[in-house]
Amino acid sequence: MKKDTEAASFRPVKQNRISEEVLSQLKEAILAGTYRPGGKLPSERELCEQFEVSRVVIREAIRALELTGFVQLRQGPSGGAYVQDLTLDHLSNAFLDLFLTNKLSAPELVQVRLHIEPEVCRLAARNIDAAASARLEKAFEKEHTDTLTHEQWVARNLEIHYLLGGVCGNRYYEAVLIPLLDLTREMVLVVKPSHTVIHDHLDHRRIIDAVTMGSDDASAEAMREHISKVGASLIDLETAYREKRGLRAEAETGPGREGPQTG
Amino acid sequence: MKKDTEAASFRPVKQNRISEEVLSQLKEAILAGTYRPGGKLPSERELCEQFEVSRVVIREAIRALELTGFVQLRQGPSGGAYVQDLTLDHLSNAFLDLFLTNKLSAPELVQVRLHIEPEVCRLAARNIDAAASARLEKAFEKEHTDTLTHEQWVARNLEIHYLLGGVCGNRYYEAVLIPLLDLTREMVLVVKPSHTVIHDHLDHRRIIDAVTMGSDDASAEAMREHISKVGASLIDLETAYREKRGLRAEAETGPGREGPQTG
DNA sequence: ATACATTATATGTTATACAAATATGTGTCA
DNA sequence: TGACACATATTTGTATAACATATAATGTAT
Repeated sequence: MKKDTEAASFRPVKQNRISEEVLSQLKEAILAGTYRPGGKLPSERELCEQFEVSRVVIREAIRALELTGFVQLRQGPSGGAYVQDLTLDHLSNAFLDLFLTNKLSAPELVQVRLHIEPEVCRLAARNIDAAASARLEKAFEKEHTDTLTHEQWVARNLEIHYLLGGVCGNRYYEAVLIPLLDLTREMVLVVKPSHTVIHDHLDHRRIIDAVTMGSDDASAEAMREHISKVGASLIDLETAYREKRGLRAEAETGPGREGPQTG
Repeated sequence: MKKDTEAASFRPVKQNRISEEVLSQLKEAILAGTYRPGGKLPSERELCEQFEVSRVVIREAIRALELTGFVQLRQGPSGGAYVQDLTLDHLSNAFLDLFLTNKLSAPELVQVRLHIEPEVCRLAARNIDAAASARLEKAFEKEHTDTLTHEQWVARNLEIHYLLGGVCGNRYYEAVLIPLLDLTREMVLVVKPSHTVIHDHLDHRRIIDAVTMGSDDASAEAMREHISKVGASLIDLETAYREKRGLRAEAETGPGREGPQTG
């Protein structure tokens, strides 16, 4: 959203940093397929010569590519900036940051989960096949296995939800869902509420059955009820979480505000 | 999602980069409220002394903070790393990257818009007040004003959608919606289809009326029909867009795949 | 008072050197 | 032959010092 000034169609001429220019060119090269996932960029020294800039600038650009998930850096001979396939997981950090700075709240998360996940589940039911069904079943079995750590327990009990995100066949949904689940996991992980509070295995059983049978309405409804139960507990965790993390107590406008000023 | 190895609860001991450690500490300080939005971090030189590391390391950490939206860098006296409030807009770049690398497709976008926006609209109807209503009305009037540039035209015709995202009162929805709209805008901006293809002012009129009246069901339905119409055109833009941008033609698994390997 | 040059202070960039990680080859020993 | 230790070369990671550039604040002349 830009300022909607009435006059003059000139563009601001802001002097870009050199590293931005380099970053832009490197990124364009990756997008164009000059460098593909699995391959690697030229070494920093080579890039220095090609761009005719200092190594600091090159490094800054490459670091930016690393932070956005385009490359992975490795040291040593046959090291370098290896081009990677972007993954949906990278988004979670951004959402976590928003949550930590009180730009998102638990009730908002739950409200969205309550609306998204049933739909994801519905699509999953329409899209299910034998292999996916087997993965769900396997994950469900693991839920009952003894777990060594709390972390493991949490991970296993959310696995079904992650899997459904993949099965639904819409990667935008998955991209939206993963941060939701990661945030949920983060809260449960830090607060460590008693296990029984959060979870009811029968819910998962019912969901998997409905999805596997391909009955979309039933799947959506099963998920809706599940989130509906779990949601309340999740909301309760928020204050405990923020305290444990020692975040600054915020006087935010909160979820009831009226959106950004746009003119 | 981590690997679920059965044995050994040891943690990988990966030697973190110094800049990561610095980044982590600076970020924690911001989250804790030591440095607040509007204020600024110590100068690079000062941080060098405090952390007892070189300026290169400090810069890398600060640049990372800049890229994630935590600070804004300014030059000159009274320059420095000014702490900023995180905004939801930062996410759009990440989603755009995913789209450019064929990790997201137009049909997926549309499918999500078709599900999300009616719900956003419903919540907006429940949450509407005089001020918000006025903003919507003002934006609608501007749609009919003569526009100088194509860019301006596109921006004005999407403004309603952005505004509703703010009005709905759930920032997670807004965070999900903004990238959707930005992607839509990007495609229309690059391909420059004839104006009439994309838009029908009557739809917007109907939406605003319903929202202003506070009738949630009607709002949702109006929006659903609107997206339903526009969606088809949007999907048609995708190939033209990717060609114009000169992106590498991809042999991706596509939206019909079965999610990432997790088992 | 206004316009303009000066200055001080921050980031932005360059150059060079060295530290640390690590694949690859080399040699030694069984 | 095979396995293991070891040197080696290559690439990123970090340190240091210097200079370039942007810019708020200050001073100066008209």
